[in-house]
Amino acid sequence: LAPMLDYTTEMDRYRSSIATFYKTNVNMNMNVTNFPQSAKLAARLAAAAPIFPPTAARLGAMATAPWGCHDNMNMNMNHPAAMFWGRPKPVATAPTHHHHHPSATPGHMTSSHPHSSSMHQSSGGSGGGGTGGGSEGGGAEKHGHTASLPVSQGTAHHHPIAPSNGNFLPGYSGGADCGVMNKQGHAHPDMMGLSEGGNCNGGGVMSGGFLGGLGLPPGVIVMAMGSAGGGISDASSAFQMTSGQRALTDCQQHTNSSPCPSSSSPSSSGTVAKRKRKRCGVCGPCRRLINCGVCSSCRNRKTGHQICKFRKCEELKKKPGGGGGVLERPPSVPAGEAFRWFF
DNA sequence: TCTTACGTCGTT
DNA sequence: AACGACGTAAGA
Repeated sequence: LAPMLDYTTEMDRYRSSIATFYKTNVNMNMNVTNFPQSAKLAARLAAAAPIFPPTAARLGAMATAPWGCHDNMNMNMNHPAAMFWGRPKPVATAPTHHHHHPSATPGHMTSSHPHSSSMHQSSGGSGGGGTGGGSEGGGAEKHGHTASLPVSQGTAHHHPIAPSNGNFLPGYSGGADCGVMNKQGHAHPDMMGLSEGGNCNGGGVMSGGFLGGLGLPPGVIVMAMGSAGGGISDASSAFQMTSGQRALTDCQQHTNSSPCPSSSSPSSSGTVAKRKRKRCGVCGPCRRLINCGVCSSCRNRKTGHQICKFRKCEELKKKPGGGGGVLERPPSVPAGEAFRWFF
């Protein structure tokens, strides 16, 4: 029962965080339509996320906005999306809320005060703990409006998680330059790309199968980072979230060698009808959610009929016969790994 | 019926 | 090898 209670608490925190983000970001020119695919993503999320239905649409919006190069450049360092990365700082306090307690009087700093922890953190980072309001301006606000984020680690400047969580493929993570924006002015090619490198292991537990299908952003999944126990207990739910997605993932382990009966098995071994191979669903490109909009495939979509280069499955890039069938994809992910919220 | 995207082939 | 175009399988 205790874990359940913890879970509920966690969920409340997340909801608050999301609400905060939504208020502070979605309201400020974040337009889903700027990111065509986001709408679809949002729809998918809404349809496929039984866990947090109310947040699905928001997630969809978030999936797009955070990486837009326009009005969010300043936020990138303190990315709203980082909310879903790494350990969730159990601080659901909106920055504006802090202003309700401009003076960090000892009374407010009591341990029982819901905001006490955040106050400690923000003040710790900027030094001026006494003048809560002032320090906020220089600290939290300067680095973004998501004070509810892991501002915790003392240094609010670099989220320990954001850069290292592997959401940006190493090869493409060219920093914050917007040179890779597409015509619409967004879509860093790597946005939404979930690196398989790094410690984060991409999708964590889920990275393997169902995520790969890409119906759901591999990462959209999950949560309970840090608290392995909770994550495990929710594994089934997370599965639910994505199980309804593409069946592709069902066969991911058989991409090359033994085709999935449902999708690509030739009727008989004799008449090996050439079937289209399917995406493995687990490689970096497969786990990428959106088209870059700038590669030749994206630009040439009308006639090229090719998937975005950044999303082209690594397995499919190989020659069908080659490779000896050695699975390059990571083995099934350790079941005990904590889930993560991320995109 | 429409969209997505794999497979193939010709060109650069 | 990369690219572009096309046919078409597969799924929505």
